[in-house]
Amino acid sequence: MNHEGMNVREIARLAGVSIATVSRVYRGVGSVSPKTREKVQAAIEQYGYRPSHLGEALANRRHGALAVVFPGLSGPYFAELINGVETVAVPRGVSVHVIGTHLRHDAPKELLDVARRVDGMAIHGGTVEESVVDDLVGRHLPLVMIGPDPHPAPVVVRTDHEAFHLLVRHLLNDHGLRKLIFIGQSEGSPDLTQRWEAFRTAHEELGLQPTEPLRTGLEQVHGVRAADEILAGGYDGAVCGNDETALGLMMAVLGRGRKVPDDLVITGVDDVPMSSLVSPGLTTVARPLVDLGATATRLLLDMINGADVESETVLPARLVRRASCGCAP
Amino acid sequence: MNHEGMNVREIARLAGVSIATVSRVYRGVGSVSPKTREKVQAAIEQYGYRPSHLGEALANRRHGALAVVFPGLSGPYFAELINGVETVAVPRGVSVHVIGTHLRHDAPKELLDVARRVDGMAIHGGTVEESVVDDLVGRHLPLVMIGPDPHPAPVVVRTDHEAFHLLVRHLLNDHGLRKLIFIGQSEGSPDLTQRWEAFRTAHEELGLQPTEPLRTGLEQVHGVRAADEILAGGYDGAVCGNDETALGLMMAVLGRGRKVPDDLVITGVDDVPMSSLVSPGLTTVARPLVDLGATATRLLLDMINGADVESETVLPARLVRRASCGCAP
DNA sequence: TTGAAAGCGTTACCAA
DNA sequence: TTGGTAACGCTTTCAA
Repeated sequence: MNHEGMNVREIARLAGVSIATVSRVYRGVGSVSPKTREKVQAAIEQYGYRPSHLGEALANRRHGALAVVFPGLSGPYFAELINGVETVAVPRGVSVHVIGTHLRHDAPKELLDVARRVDGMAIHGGTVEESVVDDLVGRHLPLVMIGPDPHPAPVVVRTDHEAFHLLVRHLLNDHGLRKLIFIGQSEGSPDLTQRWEAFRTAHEELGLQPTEPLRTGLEQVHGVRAADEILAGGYDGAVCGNDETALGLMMAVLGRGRKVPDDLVITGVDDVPMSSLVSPGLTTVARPLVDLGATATRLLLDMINGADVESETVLPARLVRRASCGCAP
Repeated sequence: MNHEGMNVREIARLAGVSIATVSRVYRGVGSVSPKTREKVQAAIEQYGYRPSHLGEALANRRHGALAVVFPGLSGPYFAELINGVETVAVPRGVSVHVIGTHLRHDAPKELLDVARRVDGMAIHGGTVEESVVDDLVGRHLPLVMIGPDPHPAPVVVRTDHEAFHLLVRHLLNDHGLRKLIFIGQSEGSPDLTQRWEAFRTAHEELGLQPTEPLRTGLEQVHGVRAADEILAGGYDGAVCGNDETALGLMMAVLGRGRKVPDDLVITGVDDVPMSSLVSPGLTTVARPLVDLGATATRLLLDMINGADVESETVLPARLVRRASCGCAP
């Protein structure tokens, strides 16, 4: 049963109809007499015919695909975003290219190449150079940024910043902490820059001087690696740029026989599934990651269909107090 | 500067040549006089022309894309595999669809749909039903399985099983542990089934009766969730199906104020980056994940190019002894 | 060295 | 209700 070479013409010949009729039957549009329809259906099923995506796409001048661009692909944060993207894209028959720029040697060039294969792109904030975004916009490729970004991107979806500010105030006011350290690389990451700004502002509002941040990546390993420096620094709290770093740090702190929150308060951002399960539970800012991915995709598909969309969409975020900040478990 | 509608014909007209010449110049093949080449280059650059991937693909009858199918996308395990895939695919100008079947409502149908858009697929063991693999093979779609799989798949890449057997023997013989528990769901995962078999065999070789396994998923959260049951069970060692589960378990055990390896020995499989960084270091079986992804992709591209390839490729794995099993750190 | 023209596998328009 | 045929944007062969 080699059905490799089956195409409309072949099926049309076998069913004794024209290719136009085969196309109509397959896609269920136009009018076809029941008898003809049945004949064609039979041939389609017998040979397992499926139209070539290539021909289809060329005729429609639409790839039926979009790209989602992230810095890396590791960890629950991206997994949840992708989850959100797929919940929207898959039911609509749109396939998704997931791109991690950290793996790419020449990301700009490769992104431009990917751009030729998709109808639109959702780009995570802080992943690509401004010139690349400009080029893409110049080509009229529908574009949505996930998270804040300094680029002149037409459409942005992000979460509310306020909850993070509340978190820092909670640590300073309610727990009376006075030597907090911010953990995360803000250079090149607008998301992290926002958080660092909130960290700074919360301190200044109380007339306090924030400590220099610890610049590091945002994966679990970076939290683990930061442990010794933080424990040696005499801090009373580590405000991590995301949950993964926080969880890595917590693991390393516990592994050294120290207590959380007694020896060190630890907080994160995102509220990934692990955060509510560990002991102590991780105090964090819950962000609707799945919704973030889904919303970005929905907007992107709307743009592709020629609709005008909001230039900024803000999703809510909220402070989640658990035991790692000293609140009762 | 709306360069949206630029196509070969347009460039050809602007450069005063035929579309064949534009194609030749763009791809650097055939013979073109320096003067003509220059003229065409200028037009290409001025308008930022890039050939439509759709036309190109249809003419070549090749998508220039492949799909990699995993159960889920979360965690370093898949990130490393994808990394390996991309190191091979990207330099060859082949783009990659990363598919996580766990997110799909109707995975078989969607996979068949993806199959229309790619030149070949690399499928992780234990992700799709036999009938889907059969269908794909019937369509003559080049296919490589990553990891062992019961399906009659033509080509498989996997890692050596022996090291895991050594690991269990090491715990039983060298550390004298007698109440080990295997953690991981072997149903539906050939990889895990292999490991459970090795666990069982290692016990039987010493005349020991293995404990019933704890059937659970393979992400960090599953390890965290398993902690209470394992600590309550009076086991002296937890042999986890992979590092992520082991790390989750370790985190939870430490979070409850217990010691590793004193109160519980913990081991994993894979040797993801975290495993060498945590304290205590995680004893595990190092598997060349990046190489696994790269090799699968290389074989897949060879198949796509019509080459005959080995039906089974086995990459080495080795026991890595760290502190979590009781070996000196 | 160059160009005209024939595919590649669809969809969609227009007649019949 | 049907079929012929012209796109869609490219590559490639064959002549010139």
